[in-house]
Amino acid sequence: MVNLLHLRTLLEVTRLGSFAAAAGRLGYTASAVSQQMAALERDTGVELFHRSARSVVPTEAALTMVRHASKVLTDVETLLAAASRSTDSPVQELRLGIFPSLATYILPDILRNPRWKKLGIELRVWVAEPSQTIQGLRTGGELDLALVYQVGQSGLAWPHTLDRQWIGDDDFRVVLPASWGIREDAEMQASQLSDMPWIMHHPGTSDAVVIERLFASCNLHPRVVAYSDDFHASLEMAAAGLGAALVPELALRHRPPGVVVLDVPDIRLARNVFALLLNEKRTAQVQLFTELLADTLRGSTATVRAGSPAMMPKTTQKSTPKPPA
Amino acid sequence: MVNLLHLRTLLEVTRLGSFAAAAGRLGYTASAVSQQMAALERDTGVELFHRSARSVVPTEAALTMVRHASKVLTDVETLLAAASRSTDSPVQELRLGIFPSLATYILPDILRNPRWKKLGIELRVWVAEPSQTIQGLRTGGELDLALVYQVGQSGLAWPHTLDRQWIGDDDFRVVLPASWGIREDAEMQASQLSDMPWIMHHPGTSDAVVIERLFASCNLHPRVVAYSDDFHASLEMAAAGLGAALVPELALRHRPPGVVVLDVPDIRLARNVFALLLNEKRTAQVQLFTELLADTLRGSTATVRAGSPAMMPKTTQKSTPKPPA
DNA sequence: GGTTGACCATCAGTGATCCTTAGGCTCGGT
DNA sequence: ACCGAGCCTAAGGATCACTGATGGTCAACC
Repeated sequence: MVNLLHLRTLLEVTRLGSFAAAAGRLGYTASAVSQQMAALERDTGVELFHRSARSVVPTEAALTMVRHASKVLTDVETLLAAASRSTDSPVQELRLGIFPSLATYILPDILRNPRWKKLGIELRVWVAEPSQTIQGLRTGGELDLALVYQVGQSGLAWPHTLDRQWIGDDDFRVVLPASWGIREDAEMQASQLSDMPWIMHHPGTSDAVVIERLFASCNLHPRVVAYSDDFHASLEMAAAGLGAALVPELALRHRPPGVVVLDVPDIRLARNVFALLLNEKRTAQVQLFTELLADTLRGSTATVRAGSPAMMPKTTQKSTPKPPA
Repeated sequence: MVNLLHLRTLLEVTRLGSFAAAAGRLGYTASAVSQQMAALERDTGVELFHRSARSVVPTEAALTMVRHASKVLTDVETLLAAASRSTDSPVQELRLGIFPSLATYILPDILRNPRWKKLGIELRVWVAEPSQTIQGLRTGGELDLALVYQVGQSGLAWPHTLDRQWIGDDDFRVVLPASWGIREDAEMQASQLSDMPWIMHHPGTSDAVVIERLFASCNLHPRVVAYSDDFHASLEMAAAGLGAALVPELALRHRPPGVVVLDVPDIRLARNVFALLLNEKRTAQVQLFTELLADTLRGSTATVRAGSPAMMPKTTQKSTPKPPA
């Protein structure tokens, strides 16, 4: 019998055009995806990809299978929804750890969504940085689900008893003071930003390490005028003309007057947002919640984003294996 | 993620009303079914059954899940069909072992079915008794798929590398010479058949053993007038007035004049028809073939059958674990 | 033309999964 | 009161599925 996980992976592979990319999205290694697709071909007796050393091309059969598979998967969704609705649901309590930007700009949208009310989940929210919320997940801890982000391969570690699920990406943008007189739609090269003053993360934080590496790879050695881990503060300082800052799109939902937001192709970086959850809490309701979350985040950033698919810079583009022990 | 096998099991359980019965159908033990349903409840976070010591009652949620699940499963069916159709299918050869009644009365119907032509399977057929076709399945043998039957727990053994799949039941009926003057719709008790002459299987065959046990459990000690393992011969002899016989419904598709077919509640026995197939041959096309087979058999016997669900007599109702080593 | 980097396949190892077996429990039937 | 049908759980073993390492191929770039 076919495996639904294989079908989901198939969808992601054909959408992204590569095993490795799909693996990154789904929280697998590329090897796992390769094996899953091989298994799917074996189970169905259909050749799904023409493989070459550098890429895979879905066959005609794969594309028709994709169409059916997405129908099957949405049917399973509605099955879960219908089943959990038809039971006199005992209002599961969910203790959620969440980092500030998500709590500020996404969570309220979720709570307003009619889909939310049908879930019958009673939320307990704890807003904190990922490193802290992960602590709360340790077995017997005070959390069931933690929404965390990771920039690049930064040393975020979690127990491998947790299930990781990709929620979305939150791209960093370059924010300049409007007073510098640079147009919003200007085509900017990294080199042109070389001598500007920058507002940076506190040195030593894992984000700072990744950003420094990114800057170094562009031969950019910024002059630092401020250290701030709080994006609201960074934004306001930028608006006041202090310096440039790298701010994730989510935080730009509240955009003070006096700033210009640029898209600098050389400086592409994203916070990868994940849900970590205790295995025993992985019920259908929680599953539906994380999907609602992913949809909301996608819908939210889609309105802001230029349109091109979010790619991480080269240094962080490796597939992301599950637990850094 | 939900498991499709669990959904299929759920369907069977609600259809039959019992874990044990579903286990028998699906080729599992009752324990396996219990664990599968527990897993399904865990995965979906929905209580599916009210359990008591002697039975399970599906909840409301289970019933709605059943409705969705059957849709999902048929969607998967069409997915497989569509995918294998859209490929330029290289006409898989299937070497099929099949026992006589099935080859006589069911296989022709399949070959005439439009669904058959779409499968793109090239058949090689070998008609023989189960004990022989199973030999042909031994690894490196000359068969890919064997359709076999088993009466009760009779000592049919197959290598456990084979996949077993339940195809359907073929109920035995009591056949009497019309010359005995008994009406077709007569309500018959086993005791009334006690002193009649019977046409029986050759002693020593596994079928004979089961039938003797069944008769013994009804306190029936038949006088044997003929030994025959060939149902056509038995039928013709019965038509000629020689004696009563126990004949499976399939063989009754060719019903000679001069016989009366009875339904005797005490003497309920069925040949359980299974497909055994080499694991590596379990492609989607073969899967679809066995399903076509099951449908054809079901449709065929449904026209004959009285309507009540086919139950095996008590001595043979145990769940059937997979490999008798 | 060699080097580098991206990507896929394969293999060995390991942890998780899933089934069988065995045993225990609770009911209804005799 | 006993037996048996049917459910559950625990333990053990086979199989599955993922990770991590290795190797191969191709494109791009000096």
